[in-house]
Formats: sequence, structure tokens, C-alpha cells
Amino acid sequence: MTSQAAEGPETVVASRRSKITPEREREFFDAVLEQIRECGYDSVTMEGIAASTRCSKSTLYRQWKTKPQFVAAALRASRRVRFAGIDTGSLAEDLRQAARAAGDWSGKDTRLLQALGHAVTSDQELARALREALVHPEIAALEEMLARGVARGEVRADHPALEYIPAMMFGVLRVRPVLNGQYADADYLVRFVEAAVLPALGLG
Amino acid sequence: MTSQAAEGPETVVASRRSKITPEREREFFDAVLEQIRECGYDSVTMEGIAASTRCSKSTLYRQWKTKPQFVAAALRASRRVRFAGIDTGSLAEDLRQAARAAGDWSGKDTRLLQALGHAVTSDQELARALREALVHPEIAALEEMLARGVARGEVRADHPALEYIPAMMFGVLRVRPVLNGQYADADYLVRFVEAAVLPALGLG
DNA sequence: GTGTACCGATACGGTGGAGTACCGGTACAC
DNA sequence: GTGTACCGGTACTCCACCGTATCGGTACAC
Repeated sequence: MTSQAAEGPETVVASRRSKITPEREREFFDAVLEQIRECGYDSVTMEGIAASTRCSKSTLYRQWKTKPQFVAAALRASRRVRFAGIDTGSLAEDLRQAARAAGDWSGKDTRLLQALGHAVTSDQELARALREALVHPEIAALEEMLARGVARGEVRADHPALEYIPAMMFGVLRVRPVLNGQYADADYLVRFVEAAVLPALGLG
Repeated sequence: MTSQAAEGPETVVASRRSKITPEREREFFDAVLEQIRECGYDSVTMEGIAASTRCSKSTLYRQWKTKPQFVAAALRASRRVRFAGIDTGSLAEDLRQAARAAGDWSGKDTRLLQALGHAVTSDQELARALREALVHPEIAALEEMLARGVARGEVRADHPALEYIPAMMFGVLRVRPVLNGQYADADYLVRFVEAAVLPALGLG
């Protein structure tokens, strides 16, 4: 994005022999996560990543010892809170906006979570990285929303539905492909919030 | 279960050279599904199945042409409606019982669904088998419960939460391991029904 | 008893990925 | 200009699995 595009004949990025830059690293990470989404964790090969990023296997193995470590690094680097900063002053509206935001990254993240879901059971580091990259930040953001709602007196602190809201949101997000054959989009999720989440909280 | 256990010295089941019986077939199916749960779809090998069931690879390849076909057959054979026959006359109680029943097979089925979730995206037959074995029967049973509740006048037919109940139940079931690190047990699910599902339906 | 169909075991070639080693080349520091 | 560290390419070994072929043996029908 640094408008460094036309520096050689064709679009060839003149040979890269210098130390790996953070931008270059991100190319590796993007490539491996995308391949995992498409082909599944087991089918992703270091050779494939090397080929698709036009680097050499040696380069990958110099930076990361094994495939799971490489993937875990990619996950950690991709960590991003998807609906941070939502704070409308109303719990119902916060949840609607969260649903809308979730609908936007639903496909990508759901596929990644699905593809890694099993690999994670045999590699502790990978499991931690996945939780910290894709699960924990969103849960934490949701719980903050709920806490603010409680603080404002919109919901009682001991409301029994409170503890299930994150599971409901994530759950519906994740199983929709299995049940209906398509990823949950923003519209579906917002309607779900209206129809089930808010009523469960007594806000309907 | 036909009390045919002690027929040789040791527990060795005297050499099996006859045609594959349905019982023998079920051993193959059980073995492959169990291995899938433990190691994931991609890691399961025909050689491994052959070894663990003490049959030969040839035998497997004689019956089923490919691994996905073999697995699909295993899924179809394992088809079973987990909470059929629940009909207490009250929607709330039906849902509680369904939750309790679901808690009992939660671990096994959730692991299987997780392990196959990605393989399914690249094999139509496998996808159909999975849906018909593990997803559709349960969904259908749930929807029947809801329909009976509507027919009895417990819930209005156009209640907006109705369409989301199956997704909520399945969703919470499936994401609990990711969120809390443990499978949803009967107790957790029943409390979920009380705290969120019934209130969403206006039955709380 | 005889025949036959099918099982279990084993061996085999082919393929593909993991991870290592080496080598030439280039960017960058000084 | 010189040195050096690190990159990209390639070749290599190891290993596991796929799918096939072969063979001896045994249950079962008749």
C-alpha cells in the first residue's frame, strides 16, 4: 500500500533477498490462514504456503520450527477485536450492532474456527492461540456490553440469561451453516437478537 | 450381545474368514467414527481402521471404494434419533427433556460433528450423510415439539423466536467446548432452556 | 467330501509432505 | 568497495499412506 508498485518491468516485485519485513510476514500469515479456511488444517502444507507466497520452505522453517507453531503465530498476529468500540448507551442497541458486525466477518472466522476446531485438540499452543485470537476478545467485548447494561440498570445483575448470551450469539453464528447451509449474515443475526436474545433478557 | 463370548481359548474370536456379517460391519463403522472423533477426519487412515479391527485393507476396499464413501456409510448406519418419543404434553417440559437427552450424547456427537465439519465442505455425499445422521433427525424432532406446542396454543404460530430455537439449542451445544473448555452436559443445557429458551418463547 | 467365494495377511510401487542441507545471490551496513 | 547476514531455489532423505495384487486359508453350500 506504499505505492511502491511499478518498480520493475511487469508487476514483478524485484527479488526479495533482504530480511523479512513485518509486511512480508503478514503475507505469510494471511496465506496460511486463507489456505486453512479453504482446505482445512491438515491439508495445508508448508510447501504450499511457500509456493503461494513465492518464498522458500527454508525461509519458513528458519522463522518457525513446525507447522503448528507457524499457524499459532499467524493466529496471534491476526488477533483483532471485531466489535470493539460499540457503546451506544443502550444494551439492546449494542447487541444489535454487535450482531451486525458479527455478520460481516461471520464467514471468514467461522470457517477458520471450524477448520481449526479439531487440530486444536492435539496442540496446546495452537489451542491457546485460537482462543486468544478468535474467541476470547469477542466474548470479553460481549460481556462488557452486558456489564454496562447491568450497570445502567437495564438488566438485573442476577438475571439467569446473562451467562448464556455469549454462547447463544456464538452458537447461532457457528451452527447456521450446518443447519441452513449458509453463513449467518448480519440480517439473520440482527433478527435473532430481536426475536430471541432481547426477549430472553426481558428487553423485548 | 448374543452371549457368544467364550468360544475359544483366551478372548480370541476364532479366525474370521466368512462373509462380513452386519455385526462385523458395525465394528468397522464404530471404529472409524471413533477414530474420527479422536484424531480428526484427515488423520484417519484405512490402514489404521484395518489394524484396529484386525481386518485387512483389502476387505475395506472390497466393500467401499473410497474413504469418504466408507465414512458416509458409517454415518448412515449410525443414524438414530436421539430424542424421539419425547411428548409430555407441555412444550416447556418437552424442551427440558430434550436438553437432558442432548446432554447425554453431547460429547460424542459434538466431537464427530466438529471433526467432520470441514471434510464435509469438499464431499457432497459425506455432507448429506452427516446431515441425515446427526443433524436433520434432531432438528425435525425439535420442530415437531414446537409444532405441538403451537397446536396446543402454548405459543403463537407466528412467534418470532420459533425459527431460532433449533439453532439456539444446537449452537449452545456446539460452542460450549470452545467457550468453556468442556462439553455441555445435561445440567447446563436444562438451565439454558430455563434461563433463555423458555423466556424467549414467552414461557418463562 | 468337494468346490467356491470371500476373508486376512503381506508385499509392492507410487505419491506427497516434513524437515534438512547446501548453494548462489543480493540487500544492506559500514 | 567490502563483508556479511539472510533470502530463494533446489535437491535430498525419511516416512506414512494410498490403492492394488497376490496368496494361503477357511467357512459354508451342496
